[in-house]
Amino acid sequence: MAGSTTDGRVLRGEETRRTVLRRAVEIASVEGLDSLSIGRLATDLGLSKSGVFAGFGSKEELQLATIRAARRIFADAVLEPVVRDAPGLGKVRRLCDSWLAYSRTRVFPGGCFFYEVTAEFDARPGPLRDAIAASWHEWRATVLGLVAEARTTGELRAGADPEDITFTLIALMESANSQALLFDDGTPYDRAGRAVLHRLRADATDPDAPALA
Amino acid sequence: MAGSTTDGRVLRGEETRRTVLRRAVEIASVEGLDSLSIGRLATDLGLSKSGVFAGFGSKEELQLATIRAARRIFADAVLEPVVRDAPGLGKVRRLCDSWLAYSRTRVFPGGCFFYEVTAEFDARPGPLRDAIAASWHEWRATVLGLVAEARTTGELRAGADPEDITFTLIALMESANSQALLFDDGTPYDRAGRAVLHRLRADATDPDAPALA
DNA sequence: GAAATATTAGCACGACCGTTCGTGCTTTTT
DNA sequence: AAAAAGCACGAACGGTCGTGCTAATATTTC
Repeated sequence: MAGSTTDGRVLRGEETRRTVLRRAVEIASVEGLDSLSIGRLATDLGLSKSGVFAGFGSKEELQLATIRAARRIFADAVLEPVVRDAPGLGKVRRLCDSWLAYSRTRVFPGGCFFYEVTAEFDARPGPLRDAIAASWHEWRATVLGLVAEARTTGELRAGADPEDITFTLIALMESANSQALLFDDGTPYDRAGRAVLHRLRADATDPDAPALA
Repeated sequence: MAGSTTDGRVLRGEETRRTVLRRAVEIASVEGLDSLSIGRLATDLGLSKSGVFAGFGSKEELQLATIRAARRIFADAVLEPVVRDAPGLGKVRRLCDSWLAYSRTRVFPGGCFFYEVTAEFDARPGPLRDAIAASWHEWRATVLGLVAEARTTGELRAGADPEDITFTLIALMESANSQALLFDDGTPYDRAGRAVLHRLRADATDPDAPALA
């Protein structure tokens, strides 16, 4: 009987943890994980500093939890809309479109959360970099899986390298995010969309396939 | 008469300013411009905090001076080796190679300085973002100029869009920098090099030109 | 009801931040 | 030789940071 029933105390704790993390991903996507401050979160949310601190135990744990929260939000926004699509180049293309929409509609107010924190920690070893690298690895594997799937369906030319294609697609998306933010201008998203199609067509067995129209 | 002779006082001041900035670009390329702290610079260099502060007047001015110093280093490392080359697609390709070498050899210890600070400030309006955006604008115009040159020499196909090509090339380079740093692995540079050639060949009038071998 | 447990609040700490001020030292100008 | 200019110094300011400690407040279990 113990434990199975909902405990209102821990339930309340998890609720405030969620509240804190919701604000934390917003701040971190704009100013980075280093700019996350426990005192500021507490002030913003009307909580006490020690209360926020107690919910995570340390600043680093708060930062790690923020990364985990961002992963969930990312998966919901980018992956979920396309996971049930039929495999092939069309699915790859729709995934890229989904990603560009995720950046353009500012699911995170600072654009792509992972672009921000990667630049922040890619040259600083430690648990945060490891967590970010793991997130990237998973995302890259997802894209690569879809591209490889398109090869098994015969839509990719013989010489096409799925890894190089994956690298290129991710580069185009990430760069669109960066330029659009920096110049406060949406045209990089259009350029990225065209460049994605350009690359997929170049490596497709049928460049005029309707999925690439 | 006044002013024309060398003033040993201001000369010494400029020397320490250079010393400070040399260290500042290193720190900022790894940890960002926000992590630049006057006290830390002073300790690292054996100077007094107030001395470092006096040399720049404010932290923001120090950050702006750091960006200017990084621009000079970037131009020396990336542009200078190719500026005197003959125009054409080969020059575009060599510029990309020069950039990849600039990242791979860690001219800045944290990889591309501008990748780091762009992610840090692209969603935060202010003088720093403006200075970074101006740097980007200049760099993009440089690449675009070279690509456009390749069109006047007849090396680019009729339908090729120099702006889209420029966007793609920069995306590939920047992404190679990011991935190589995050995973401590050089293969992204190889992927980027291949992808650059892939795109240039796709838009070249002669994909088998020796410059693209 | 009382006891046990988990979340939150209040407060103080040492460290570092950017900045200001007054002062000494060296070099240029008169 | 005297005066002015410019750089670097040490000390101190108010403020924010992360992090402990203790008390108060809910909620559950007996």
